[in-house]
Amino acid sequence: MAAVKKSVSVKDVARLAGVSEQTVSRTVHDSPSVRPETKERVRAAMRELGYRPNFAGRSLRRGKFKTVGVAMFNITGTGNLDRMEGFAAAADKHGYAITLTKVDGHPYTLESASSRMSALPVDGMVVIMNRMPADFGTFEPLPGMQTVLVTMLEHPLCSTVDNDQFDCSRQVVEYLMGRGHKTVHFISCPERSLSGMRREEGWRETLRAHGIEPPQLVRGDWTAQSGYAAGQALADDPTCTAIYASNDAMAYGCIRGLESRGKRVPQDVSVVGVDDSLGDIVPDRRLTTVRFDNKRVGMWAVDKIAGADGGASGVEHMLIPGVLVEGDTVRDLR
Amino acid sequence: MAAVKKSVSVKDVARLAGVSEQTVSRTVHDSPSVRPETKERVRAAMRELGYRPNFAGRSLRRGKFKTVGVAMFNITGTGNLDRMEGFAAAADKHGYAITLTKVDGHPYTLESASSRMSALPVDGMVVIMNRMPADFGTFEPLPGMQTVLVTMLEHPLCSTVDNDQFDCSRQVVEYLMGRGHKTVHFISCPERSLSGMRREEGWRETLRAHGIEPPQLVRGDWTAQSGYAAGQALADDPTCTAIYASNDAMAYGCIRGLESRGKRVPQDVSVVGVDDSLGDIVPDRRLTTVRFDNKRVGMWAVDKIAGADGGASGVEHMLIPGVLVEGDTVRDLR
DNA sequence: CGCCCAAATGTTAACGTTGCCATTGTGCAA
DNA sequence: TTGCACAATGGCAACGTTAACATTTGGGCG
Repeated sequence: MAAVKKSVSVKDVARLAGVSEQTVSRTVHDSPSVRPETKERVRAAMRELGYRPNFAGRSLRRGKFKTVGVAMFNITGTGNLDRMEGFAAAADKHGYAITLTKVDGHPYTLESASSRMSALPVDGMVVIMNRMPADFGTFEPLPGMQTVLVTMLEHPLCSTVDNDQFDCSRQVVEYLMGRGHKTVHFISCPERSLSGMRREEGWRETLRAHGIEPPQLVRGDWTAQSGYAAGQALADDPTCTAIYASNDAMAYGCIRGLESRGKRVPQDVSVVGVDDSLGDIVPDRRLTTVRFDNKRVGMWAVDKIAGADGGASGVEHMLIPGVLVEGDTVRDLR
Repeated sequence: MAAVKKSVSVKDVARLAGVSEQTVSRTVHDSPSVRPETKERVRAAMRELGYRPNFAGRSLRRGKFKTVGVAMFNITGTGNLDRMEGFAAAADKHGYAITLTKVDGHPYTLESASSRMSALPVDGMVVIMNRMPADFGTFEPLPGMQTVLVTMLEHPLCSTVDNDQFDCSRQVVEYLMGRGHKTVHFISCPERSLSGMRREEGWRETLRAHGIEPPQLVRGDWTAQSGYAAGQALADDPTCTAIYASNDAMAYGCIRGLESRGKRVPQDVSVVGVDDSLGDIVPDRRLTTVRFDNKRVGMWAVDKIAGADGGASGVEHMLIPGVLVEGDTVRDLR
């Protein structure tokens, strides 16, 4: 076997190019105070030896890692892929990398995510909150570790960012009422979902703002089956001309449930979902739904950390509105 | 504002605990050659100062980062979330972290992914290949950087792992023929998809192994719409009692297309998909499909790198079979 | 011709950690 | 009592990089 190749350092390059280590370093950073011909000689040496700057040495010297940590309690979850796309895009823009960590939620605390991250080479961290951590109120970010939470709740010490669930419901209700519907029925989600409850509030309060008492909601569990049952239940309600479901799976289930009772969508009943998750899966329908920009949520989080870099930037709270996408499941009654 | 807190180093802890830096280090690593009471004193000092071992110093000293890099050309893609779950789980198991990088595919080469990674604090890398990189044949992994490719193709210098697409088709065809179907029709995907083409081969060759000439396939484009069209087209073919679609969206589209022509599923025609991606979206059907274990794929890749640790482990190629999940869209003709 | 300035390059030290080897202390056998 | 093994701890150096400062060189100008 050939000689075991130790990693190539500036020293090796310097020796080969016949310059000092500092000149090599300056060349790496393309400093203007190195003569072009010297630079070229150094670059040639780097190429010949296959020099790669050592991350550890550099970070040790600089005290910065140019890396943002992302802590997730659950990796699988609606929109996480888009959020990651956003993390990666924003990191790329700033010359940062992303370090991903799964935190097992026992206990489900910000503290456990934080201490997990503290051992990693990161300058700041993003925590994706799926539900309410036990220490949400009391948590303090590690000193020097800028922390951004992906949640709709506001935190006194950490910046937060998420989709605007309240506004989502407002948009849907306004949209339906703008098309002549007198009220909007709602298929909710389990009560433990933060974002789901916020959607429910938005629905309720927007109706009330129109002087309408919200009808009895039908509680679902995110699945199409529960939407199906809800659709069947609502099919017999003559006041029900418009249904807003907490996600697309329930919306689609609801449509099928309505159809199973002889109701046509949108002729008899209009249905709107949330998430734009059906995509190409349903062939004969284009569901009217709300599309969230999770990529933008991810970008915002990483921008906040990488963009601040040295300068400590203040705590901010950001809610990013979704966009209502018109399909063919809503009838205009006007 | 309070004094700006420099990071706490072993030196600070050593001073406070009245021991040497080395003893602190030994305490961190729980070496047996430190007296329990000394350890406790050191630990108390660490707690008081909030000491966190510095990653850069440690990595510099050790020459290892305990981190695996994951390079993706496209982050959004079927199964990526599950794969990441696998990456994270395996990394966790070995005490490793995951560093995620999006490589913009211009050019779409392994070399560009590799050089991107070389600047990052990683000991090895995983590349998720979506299509054929231009330099697949000639690529050489960076020295000292164990490289695993997520692809079904074999590579002479890099280990590879992916779902077994051929076996997937074999399972489906065997399953349908085992239930008395005389042949299996196929809805394919666009020709540029590696995995899709492999599914097609599996379908074709398994039929031939049964002495059956594969019928004309219907080319789809992954969308339910194309499945719908395919279903309508196949509805008039009297020899068609079983259809195998390259993904679930097309399978579901196909079912709706068949129904639109008065065919019932599964009474008249059986339909099988691939991917188990419909999940809870379709309320009144449980599609028979093949579920891939993408988490296991991700775990295998990271295990290969983190598990080898020091010892160079050889190049391996792994194909992980999927599992056929029975739903209610297949009729037993026997 | 000497002086000063600027450009180009070199030298040193430090970032935090830990492997190696040296030193000190303690108990036990010869 | 001496010698020796072993347990516990300390000192030192090095990992690769780069900021800060030091030095050299060459050129312009009085």
